[in-house]
Amino acid sequence: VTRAKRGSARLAAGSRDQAPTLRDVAALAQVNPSVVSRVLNGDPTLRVAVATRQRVMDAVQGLGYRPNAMARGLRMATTSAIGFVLPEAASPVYGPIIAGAEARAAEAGYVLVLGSGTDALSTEAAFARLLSEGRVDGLLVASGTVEDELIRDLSAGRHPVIAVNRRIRGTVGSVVVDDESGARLATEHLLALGHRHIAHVAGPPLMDTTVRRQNGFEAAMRAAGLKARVVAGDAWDAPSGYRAGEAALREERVTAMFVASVMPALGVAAAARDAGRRIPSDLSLVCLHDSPVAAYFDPPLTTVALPLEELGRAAVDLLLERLGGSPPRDVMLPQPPVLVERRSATSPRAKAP
Amino acid sequence: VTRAKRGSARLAAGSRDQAPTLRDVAALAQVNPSVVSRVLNGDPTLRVAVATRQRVMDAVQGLGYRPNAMARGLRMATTSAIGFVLPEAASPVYGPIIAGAEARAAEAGYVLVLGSGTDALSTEAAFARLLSEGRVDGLLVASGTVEDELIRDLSAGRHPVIAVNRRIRGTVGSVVVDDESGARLATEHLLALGHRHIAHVAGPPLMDTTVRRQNGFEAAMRAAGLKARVVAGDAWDAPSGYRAGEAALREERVTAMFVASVMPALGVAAAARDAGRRIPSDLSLVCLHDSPVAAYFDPPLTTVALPLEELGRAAVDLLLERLGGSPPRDVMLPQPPVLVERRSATSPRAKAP
DNA sequence: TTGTACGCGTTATCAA
DNA sequence: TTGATAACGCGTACAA
Repeated sequence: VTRAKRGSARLAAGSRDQAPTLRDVAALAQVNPSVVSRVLNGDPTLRVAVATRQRVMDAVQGLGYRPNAMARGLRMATTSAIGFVLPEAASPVYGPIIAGAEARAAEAGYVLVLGSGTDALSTEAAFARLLSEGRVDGLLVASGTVEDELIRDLSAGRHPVIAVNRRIRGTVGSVVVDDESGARLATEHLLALGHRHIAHVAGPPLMDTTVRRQNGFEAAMRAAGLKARVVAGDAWDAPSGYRAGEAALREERVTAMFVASVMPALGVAAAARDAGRRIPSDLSLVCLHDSPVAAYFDPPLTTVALPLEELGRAAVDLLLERLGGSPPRDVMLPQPPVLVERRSATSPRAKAP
Repeated sequence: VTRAKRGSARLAAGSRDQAPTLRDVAALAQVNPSVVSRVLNGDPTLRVAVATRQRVMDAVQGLGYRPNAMARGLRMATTSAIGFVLPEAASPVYGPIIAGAEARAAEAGYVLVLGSGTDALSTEAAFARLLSEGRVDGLLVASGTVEDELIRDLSAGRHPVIAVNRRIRGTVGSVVVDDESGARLATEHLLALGHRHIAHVAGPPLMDTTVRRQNGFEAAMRAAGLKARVVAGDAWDAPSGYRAGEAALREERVTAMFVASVMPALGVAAAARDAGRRIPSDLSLVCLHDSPVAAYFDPPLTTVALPLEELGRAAVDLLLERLGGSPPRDVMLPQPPVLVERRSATSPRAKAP
């Protein structure tokens, strides 16, 4: 049961049932464990003989030693893990954000711990576990439905929290893309095509992204001296878009719609279809967020692409910054939204080819 | 929530912004830390006075104590974390699998650590980190591109590994859905509609799911005494489907296609469009994997739904089983594939309404 | 140039 | 009924 016994047994048999530890490496290299540790961590105050260093490195190689994350986490009070809480991983919007965050985290030597939850309750539970059990050094929150209040509370705690794609008043750091400019760009495209009766199928009321996109839409319409018609959705999925699209279509004169996201846009397209309106000849459509789903839709959807992968990367960067001791700040990504012209939006008088 | 209270309650050597520890609870309840631990973990050998137990629980409540995952992990040599390695989180196929796995893991008191990677190299790196650093108790591998050999090696190590949606020869546990029956069901639907010249747009050659789906397709065609035409894709995305669809369309007499997954199906539809073939009047389409994207496509896609969320849950269950000491086994989910009839497949002579 | 000793927060075992 | 103590694997002052 003693340490020595286990160690020698391992050396003798080369048994693999336990991961090699610092002590195993030290024994093999015939040095003290602390030397191994300092060699591995590049301790600058360590003056070690070249031969000794070599023996250590050889032993590390030979045993395939990797420092244990739990032990290190306990000692350093740091986990090298970042929590990411989001409503659903499956969506074409969150996918790129996750990918960007994951990539940046990996570069920085962190792992991403995913905490998703379908309802607000389980999402909240996901928070509690990740943070209070000390499983992560900080948290990225991309869930739009969690109360601002709760996030502020979390942020006031021991670990930094970054709001992803939403702004929160108070001292919580946040990263967003320029939704407002994106919305304006989309609307201006419709205006430039000659549309005058444009409706906006928005997201759920009061959500931050909903508001910012609606602002952009209304600003563009106001600048053109036009009346802005807005129909709120109740979710960010296709069925919600379908319902909102149906409602918006009751307004006879609407010739174009700007939809707040890509999945609702599919719903709007379906609603138009079912109402006997063809796209783009009877109804032009532009939506926010580019994705393969939009590109391969029939007709291919004209969209405004936002830098989502960069959003994920920037969120991790900001969290790392806070972990380094910097005060929270709110950043908006500098990359401008870009219009991706395809075939769902055309001039109101033009008919399909 | 109870920060002020906790701060003042913390008696001895404690910086204020540290999480409360077992010792803090013990001090407040005026018992030994080991008693707190045993009360919390329901040690059956512990006979404790009711009043004492109450004091402990009150202290836990008051301090908002949560056991530290790192310390516990170190002591127990267990992390309550499961790694999930996959190619991309964004796809409509992996989304439900992740959701199912996440839900089941949460139920069992585990957290999911996501390790995704775009190329095989970074995926491999994700393995190495998660496993060898002892960050997870076991691994779920859903990445189709990782070498069987590598997975077998991993599985031979200290932590169990489960292959998700792919079978691997040897002693690795695996969970799959019945892709073959699904493919057969889809093909039989096309046959029942009266199609005789049916092509299969498959996945990348040699991948396990590709083979199983192709088997189902070929079995159905063989049973009908028909020649099976197969065009391999080179990925599971829409562009790959487009290219394969183009190739398949060169065969003039093909009146229907069975596509191995939903994103490639969008590509096939686009290829048909660009070739002047209308769906379903000129070409019927059925694909594997139901998803909102298929439901809201134009035309709505007839699909065969596979129990993907269940796949995620079952994968976690199987891993838990192995963690409990059971030998590896290969399971196929019992839920049968179900045909979701929509409007992309119709009788070859019928024209669009 | 290298070794010693201690503690991070937790649980298991034994002692009282 | 409860308390004391020894690890788990690692990093780091400090001693040699």
